[in-house]
Amino acid sequence: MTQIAEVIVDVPTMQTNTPYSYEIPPALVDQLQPGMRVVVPFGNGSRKVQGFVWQVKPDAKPDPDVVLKTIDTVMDPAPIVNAELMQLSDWLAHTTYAFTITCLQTMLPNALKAKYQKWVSPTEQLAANIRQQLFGDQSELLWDDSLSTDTVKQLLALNRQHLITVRYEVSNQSKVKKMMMIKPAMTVSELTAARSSLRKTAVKQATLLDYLIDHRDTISQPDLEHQLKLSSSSLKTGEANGWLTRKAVEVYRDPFQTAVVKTKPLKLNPDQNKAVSAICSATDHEQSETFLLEGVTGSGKTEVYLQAMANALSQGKQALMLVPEISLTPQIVGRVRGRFGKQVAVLHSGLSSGERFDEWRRIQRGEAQVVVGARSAVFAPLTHLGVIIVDEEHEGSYKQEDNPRYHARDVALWRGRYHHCPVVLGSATPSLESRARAEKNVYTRLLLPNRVNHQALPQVTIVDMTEELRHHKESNFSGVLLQALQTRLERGEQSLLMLNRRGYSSFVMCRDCGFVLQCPNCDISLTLHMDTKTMKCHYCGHEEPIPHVCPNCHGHHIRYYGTGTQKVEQELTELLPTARVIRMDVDTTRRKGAHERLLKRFGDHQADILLGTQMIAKGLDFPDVTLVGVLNADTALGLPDFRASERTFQLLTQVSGRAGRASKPGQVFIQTYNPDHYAIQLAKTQNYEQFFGREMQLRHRGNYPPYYFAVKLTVSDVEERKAAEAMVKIVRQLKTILSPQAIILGPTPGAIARVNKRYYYQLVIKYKRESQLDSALFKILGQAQKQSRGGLQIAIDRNPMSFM
DNA sequence: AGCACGCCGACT
DNA sequence: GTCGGCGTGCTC
Repeated sequence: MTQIAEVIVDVPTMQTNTPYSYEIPPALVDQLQPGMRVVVPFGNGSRKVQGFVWQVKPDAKPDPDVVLKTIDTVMDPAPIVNAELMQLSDWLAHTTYAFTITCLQTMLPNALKAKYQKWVSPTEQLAANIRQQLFGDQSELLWDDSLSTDTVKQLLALNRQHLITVRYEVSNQSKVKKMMMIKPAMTVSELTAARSSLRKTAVKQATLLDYLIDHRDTISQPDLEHQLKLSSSSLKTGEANGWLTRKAVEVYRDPFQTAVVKTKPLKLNPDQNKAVSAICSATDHEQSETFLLEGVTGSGKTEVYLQAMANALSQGKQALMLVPEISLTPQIVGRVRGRFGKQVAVLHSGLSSGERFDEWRRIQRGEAQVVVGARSAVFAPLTHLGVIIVDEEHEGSYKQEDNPRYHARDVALWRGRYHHCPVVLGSATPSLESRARAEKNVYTRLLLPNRVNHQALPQVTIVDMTEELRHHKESNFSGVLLQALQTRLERGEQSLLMLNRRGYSSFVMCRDCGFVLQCPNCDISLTLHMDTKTMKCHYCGHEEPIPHVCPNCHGHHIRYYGTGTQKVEQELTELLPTARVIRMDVDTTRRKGAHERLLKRFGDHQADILLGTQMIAKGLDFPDVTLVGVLNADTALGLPDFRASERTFQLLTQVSGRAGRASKPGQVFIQTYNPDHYAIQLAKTQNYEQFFGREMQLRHRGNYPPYYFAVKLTVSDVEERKAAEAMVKIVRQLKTILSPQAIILGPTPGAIARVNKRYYYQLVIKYKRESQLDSALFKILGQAQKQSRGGLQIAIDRNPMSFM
């Protein structure tokens, strides 16, 4: 009996965002399963695209109107997307307004994305001279972007005349790493005989034979070459002579560079104990309960995670732990690996695509029982989840900023429900959304109020910089902070200095006419980068030399303003010439592994001061750091965003926790121009509860989340008028379906009106219940697709992290 | 997305 | 008269 396969094709458009039916060729009947990738013909030409089998069903009653095409080939021997993840991709597509195909691809490692190639070959009828000109001696020509427009024109014409044929190739990007394994193929006596019949000059072969005589087990070719200082040719000779066999074996790329020390579970304090047993009980009873684990820095949250995970493993289940990308330092991974060893797979952006693919395959094959990773690790194909941990659940990096715009925490909760397992959201400063749900008993609140060693919280001093400015010359360092740094230097202790970069950068301005160098593509000032001696745009990457003469008035009084980490570093070396400083920012951590190397150097006491941006606030645990300085606490406060206070409070609380984690007491200085702001005052005492109460009042008054839901809609176009017009139309359309209770903010031009030559307009809808909103937004997306040829782009972000 | 079809301006 | 420019519509 013939079968039909419903296939989601790799054509990310609104119109094709639906399964297409294909006939299953006889050879594949009863072989093909949902979740396998296939190659299918799609469209007018004979173009081939990749697709995912969505459903297999018997050919019930064929619709005479549509003639089905037949599936070309299968790309996988077994499904690469399991039933759970298929369901999840469907849910994701609906909740994030994304295409199903985009969701499927997001869940898989990049190595599994299709690679498309178009090949042309001559027919018999093609004139010999043209054939020679186009193809030379080759039988096929790759048709890609590298061809000249003239050649493309010529090919198109020839194709119309059927003088050439086009072949579409769909292939895997994935590469399975293979390694040659060497094994002796002769007995010792045979090898000894071969050894004695060698010519005297065959030194290399003699060493090889000696080795084979002494070592009878398998060894990898690179290892052997290294050990015996041989080249591969000697081994090939050995193979030809029948001394040994070489066999290519599939191996995993190993992303772990360092070995870890095995650790044992630590003794828990009563609070930790309570938390662990609550989570374990949910795992044991297969309850999809959500826990909000609230614990100040140093209260031992990680140990709670580890023991909850160990319990899941002991039940024959698996554990997934998400951590924010930025804190995915060897410190955290090391602790998990120290406890669970080889069962751990790691997924984060620092891996190469091959390493990522290999870790993913280990999980897929059930060879890893524990997965630690950043945002996208939430899609790890674990099949028997016993517990899911979301560490630092308030972190903004859990939200993906492009399609599908999902929040890893939401996906984690969905998977928890699917697997009937607990989800643990951990934080010292929970997001207001989560804390509010705990208040309503949607989540179970678990508290770790004490630091494990009963250390006192660091002593926090707020430094009023307006006051400082009056007494001293303009500087990034207040007198008290400088004094404290000096003391640490004398005592041989370490300090962390954080520069809050959000909404802040250094730029150049002409002192005579006030001219500020702008990006030609974006409406934003260029940022000064001393290391490359250039001015860069942080939005589009535009780069140009630093001007010495004002381009506007041709004056010579060009001056640097603002504070970049480089400038602070410079001032620091002038003020404290003996201090050894490590600077950590986007510039110094761009190269792979640079982040880890810098932290290791600091951990090894090769520096006194670690100066950095937000990235130093999280997950660091250096016992000799006794001073933390925040140079500019309030740059984020000035931003017109409802989460500005929350972010500031979280950041300050977190960075303060970095001081004095061991036996030595810590001290924190927060420099600010808003010393009385509640976010800063409450961060000083680490009073999360009071902050929560205060902030919730403000959110309630302003009709902000978590009291209201929000959707952000962004429209962009190279022509400002088109973007504005499209937005006006959208607003009109939305107003007809929205209830009077919904609140529309905007439309407003984007915070940076123009980015990369495109103009942005945006709109935020705040609402409580709008039954028609979803369908209206999908309709808007569909309409926008038609205009997308004109360059119009539209993005819909449900539950945006910011309104900017 | 990418391919074909279809309708208008500048060439042999 | 055609060649080829790109605006439109569709893809099982």
